[in-house]
Amino acid sequence: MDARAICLAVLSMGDASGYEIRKSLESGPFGSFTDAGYGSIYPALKRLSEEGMITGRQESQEGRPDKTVYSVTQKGKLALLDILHEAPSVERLTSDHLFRLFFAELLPVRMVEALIEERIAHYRTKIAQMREGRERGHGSPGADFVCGFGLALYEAGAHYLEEHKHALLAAIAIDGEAPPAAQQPDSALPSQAAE
Amino acid sequence: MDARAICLAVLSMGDASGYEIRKSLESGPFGSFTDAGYGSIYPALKRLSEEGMITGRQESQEGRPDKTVYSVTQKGKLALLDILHEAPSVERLTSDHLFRLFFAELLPVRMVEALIEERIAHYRTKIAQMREGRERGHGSPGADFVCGFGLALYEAGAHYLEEHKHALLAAIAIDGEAPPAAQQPDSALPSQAAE
DNA sequence: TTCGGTATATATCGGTTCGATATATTGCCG
DNA sequence: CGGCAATATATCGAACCGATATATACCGAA
Repeated sequence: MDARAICLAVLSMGDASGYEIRKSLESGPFGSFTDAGYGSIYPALKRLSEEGMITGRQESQEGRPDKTVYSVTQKGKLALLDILHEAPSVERLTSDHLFRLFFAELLPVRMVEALIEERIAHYRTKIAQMREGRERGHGSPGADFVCGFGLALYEAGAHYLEEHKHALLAAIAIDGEAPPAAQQPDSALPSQAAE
Repeated sequence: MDARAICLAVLSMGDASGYEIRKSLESGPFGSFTDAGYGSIYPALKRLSEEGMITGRQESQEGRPDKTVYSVTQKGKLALLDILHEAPSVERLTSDHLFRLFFAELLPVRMVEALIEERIAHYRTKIAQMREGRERGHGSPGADFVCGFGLALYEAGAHYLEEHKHALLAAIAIDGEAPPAAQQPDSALPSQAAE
């Protein structure tokens, strides 16, 4: 799933400019499980256009600079179908928050608390937005399914953080008084286990 | 959180070779929320070594090729602490599965079913592994917290998929008989809404 | 003995992406 | 007028991905 696939997917749901594609990734239904920045979107749009998978037209607007709005061609729709039929290969989560929470005992308690609160707030905001969007009307079966899935995960995440926050803070408040001792995972380093 | 931070983090929990770092990301506690391939790990180790944050020593093994095992230096530990104190910036999920499920009505029912089953199996396997690892002994408070968080999310994900699978399959079996009509998200493309 | 496959172990490469930055247009406000 | 924000497009260097390459060691089959 590269930037071209992402652009095709967004455009398959309606015409858009490069800027709008980016905006829809930031706050639309796609953004939860994919992302692409301007640095990828614009070259991708250029290539898709050269390959005849999308066509662009210039549009003037009142009070705003002109924009190029892209439509997906029949060729582009077929290409998107091909992509969807390929075996999925990428499942990846990158989380700076979890990375820091993993080493919570090395951080000040106040900071760990802030990290958790921040994440709870983020989830709760997301949940409210998605709930609102769902009430306004439903999308396709697939979009609904994925939205429901996202809601379920956000709910579970928020709930876990709310329920276990105090236990972690209590544990590191005690641990924080001991010298920082790096704990060793049990099976991640087989050569260590062999020693 | 770049490859250098990841290597420092893994090494802070015990000495390891480049290969072992990669293996620990594939199946250790870190791999759920971060990742790095050989293409990033080896250049990062080289740089960290040049910067005096890690030291490498050659080790011979029986029945296996020699390896270079890296240890983190005091300088490296301080650098990791600095990194942990920086504000978190990256939270990203990329999921080929969800991307395809979003367009479920464009895909054959059998394929959608397989995608979902595959994901359920993956979650259930992960859950079992993590449960097993937890029984064997506990890690640091932070590691336990993050592990519990991961478990909660996997459980929620598996449960949602199991509970809603049939509804989606039923919906697209009906929809699959209509001409594929791209549905338009309601608020993702403000310029469309304006038209 | 040789070959193919697998595991361990390290390294590299071209294409892609990220994140930041730059530029341009338009409007608003002090 | 200048600064700021929003819209809109484009670019750039550093970093990364995914594939590939190479090397060592072992095992089993032909």
